[in-house]
Amino acid sequence: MVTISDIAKKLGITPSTVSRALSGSPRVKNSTREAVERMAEQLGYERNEAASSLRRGKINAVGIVVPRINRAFFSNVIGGAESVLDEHGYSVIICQSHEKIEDEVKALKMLRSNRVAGVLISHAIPSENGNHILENIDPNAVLVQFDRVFSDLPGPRIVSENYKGAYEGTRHLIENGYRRIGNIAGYLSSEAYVQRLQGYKQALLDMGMEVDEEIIFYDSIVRETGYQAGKLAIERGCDAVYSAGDYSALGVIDAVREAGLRIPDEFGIVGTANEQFTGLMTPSLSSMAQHPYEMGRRAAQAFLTSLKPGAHVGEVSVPMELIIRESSSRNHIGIL
Amino acid sequence: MVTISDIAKKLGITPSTVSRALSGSPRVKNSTREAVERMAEQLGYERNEAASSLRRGKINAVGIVVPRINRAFFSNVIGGAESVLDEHGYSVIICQSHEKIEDEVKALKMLRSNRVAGVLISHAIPSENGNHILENIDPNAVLVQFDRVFSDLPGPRIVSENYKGAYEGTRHLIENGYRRIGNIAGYLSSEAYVQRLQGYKQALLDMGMEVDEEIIFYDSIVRETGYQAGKLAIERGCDAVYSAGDYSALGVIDAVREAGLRIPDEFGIVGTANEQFTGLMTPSLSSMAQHPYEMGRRAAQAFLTSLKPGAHVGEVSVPMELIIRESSSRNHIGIL
DNA sequence: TTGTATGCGTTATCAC
DNA sequence: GTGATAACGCATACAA
Repeated sequence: MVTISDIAKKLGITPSTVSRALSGSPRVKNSTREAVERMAEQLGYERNEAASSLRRGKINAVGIVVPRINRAFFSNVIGGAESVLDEHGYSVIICQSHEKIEDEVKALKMLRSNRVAGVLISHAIPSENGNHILENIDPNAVLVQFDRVFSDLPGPRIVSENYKGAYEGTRHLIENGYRRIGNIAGYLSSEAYVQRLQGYKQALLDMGMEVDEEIIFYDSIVRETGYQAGKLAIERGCDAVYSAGDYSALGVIDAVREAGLRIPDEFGIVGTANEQFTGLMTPSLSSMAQHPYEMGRRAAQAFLTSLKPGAHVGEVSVPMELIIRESSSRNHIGIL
Repeated sequence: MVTISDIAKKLGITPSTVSRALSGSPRVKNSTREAVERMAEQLGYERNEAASSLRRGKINAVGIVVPRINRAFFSNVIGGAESVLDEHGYSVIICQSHEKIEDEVKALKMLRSNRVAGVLISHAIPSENGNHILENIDPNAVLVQFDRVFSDLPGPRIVSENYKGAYEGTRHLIENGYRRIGNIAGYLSSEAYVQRLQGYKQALLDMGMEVDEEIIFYDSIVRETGYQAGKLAIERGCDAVYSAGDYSALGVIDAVREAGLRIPDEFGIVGTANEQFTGLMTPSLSSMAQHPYEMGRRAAQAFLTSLKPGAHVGEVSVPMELIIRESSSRNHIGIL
C-alpha cells in the first residue's frame, strides 16, 4: 500500500506537504499540488481511512439506524441517504434495531466506538422517549431523526406531511362523491398517526361533514384488523374508508368483497404509504405515497448542513402525494 | 473518551497488559483480566476502532456491494448478512452499484481505502466478467459473491438452487394436471436463468412431456413482456406457464384474464422469487421462493469461515421453496 | 509556501 | 505474566 511518504519521497518533498496538497489546503503552490496529484494517481495512492480517522478523531462515515432494513420504506430511505452521502465522501454503516431498544443502544455504542460523524435514526416502536439515544450517542456526532422522531431530542427531524396527506386523501374521497367515510387510524402512540387522524377529521369538517367516532377504528394497521374494521364500517353505513396504512386498506377490500360491494362504484378506499403491491393488485389501491427516498436524501442533507458551524436545521417536511388508482376513481362516472 | 491508558493508570499496570486482557490473550492472569474488565466497564471504555484498524491494518467491517439496496431481494440479503456479522463484531458498509460497472469499481476502491476485512458482492448486470473486481478489490479482503456470480473469481459463491427450483415448479404444474406448460425464461445472459430453463426442460422430459421451443419465451421478465408472452402462450394452446420471474407471471395473469380463462381451473401459473405482492393479490400467485435472508447469512458465514487459515469455501447452494397459492392449486378438484 | 515535530490509541515484538 | 518501546499513516501546530 502506497502512503503519502512514498509520494513525498518520489517528489523530494515532505509528507506534510503531500498531506496538505491532497486535502486541498490553500497553503500549497499550485505546481506542487499538481505534481502531488499526478504522482498519487500514478502510484495508485489511496488514503488510509483508519489513519485519517484516528488523527482527526472521527471517521468519514455516518451510521443509519432503522428498525429493519428489509422493509421497503426503510431501505428506500437508506438508498436516498446513501446517494447524497456517497457524493460527499461518506460511507454508510447500517444498523438494525429490530424494533428493540436494546439493539438500538447496541448500535449507537458501536457507532460511537467507530467515531462516526453522524447518526441517522428512526427509532424502535417501544421507545417512549429519546433518553437512551441521548445517553448512548457519540456526543460529537450529528443526530438526525427521520419518520419516527422525538421532538425533545436535538437536531434535525425529517418527517412526512402526515396531516396534509390524510387531509388530501380524505378530501379526494369526498370529492369523488363518497358520503360516509370511515377511518382506520392505527395506534396513536406514534405522532405520525395522530397527525393523520387530525387530517382526516379536519377534511371532513372543512367539507361540511360530521366526525363520527363510531366509524373511526383505533388498532394496528395490518390486514386482519383492517378486515374487521371494514366489516364494521360497512355495517355502520360507510361507503368509503381512508386507512392510515395500506395493509389495513387491503383488509378493508377483503371485507368489501365479502359483502358483495363493487369497488369503486359502491365503496371507495384510499390507503397510506403506497406500498409496492398497491399498484399491482386488481383493483389497484389508491394510496397516499410517502417519499422515503427523498426523506433519506433530506436526512443526509440535513446532516451535511449541520456540520457547518453555526448552521441549524429544525424540522423538515417531506410532501406526501396522492396516487389515484382504481379503488377510489369513480369521478369518471360523474357522480359528484 | 477513555482509553486503555486510562484503565492502565487506574490499575497501576501498563497499557500493553490492558490491551492483552481486553483482546482475550491467554498470556494474562485471570485476576488481572477481571480487574481490567471491571474497570473498563466502570469507566465506560470503548475501543477506538480507528486506532485498532490502523494498527492491525484492517477494519472490523465488511462491505456489501449490491445493485440497489431498495430491492426486496437485496435488502433481505443485507439483513441476513448483518445479523450474522453483527454477532461477530463486524460492521456492515453498504454500497450500491446502480447496475453500473463504474459505480461498482468506485465502491470497491472506497472499501479498499477503508481496509475492510471482506467484500460481499452481487455484480452489476452489464459485467461480463470479474476482471474489474479483481483489479480493484483490496487483495487482503475476503471476496464472497452471491446470487450473481462469476465462477472464474476466487472465493465462496452463494447461489440459489435455480435448476432444482424451476424443476419443482414445473413438476408441480404437471402434477396438478396441466398438460401444456409454457415458459418465460428471461434473458439467458445470466447463469441463474440458464439453470432455470434447464430445470423446466428436464422436468417436462422426466414427466414424459415434450419440450416445445414455440412456447418458451426469451425476454426480460417484466409485466409487459409477460403479458405479450402470455397472449402467445394461450394462442399456442398452453394451459399453464412457469415463469422465471414474478412480474412476468403477473403479466401472464393479465393475458389470461383478458382471454376470459379462469385461474387456476383453466390456466395455471407459477412465478419465481416470491415477491411480496404474490401473496397479496387475488388470485394469489404460486411462486418459487428464493431465500435472500438465508443467502445473506450464508454469505456472511462463508466470509467468517474464509478468515480461518487453511479454510476453503467453494460454492454454497441455498434451497428454493415452492410456495403453493391459488394460481396453481387445482389439485383439490382431483384432476390428476 | 514548505519543513519539523508530535501525537492520535492501539497492538505487536521484544525483553525480563 | 508483565512491561517497555515502537510503529501503523495521517494531520496539524509551530517554526522557518
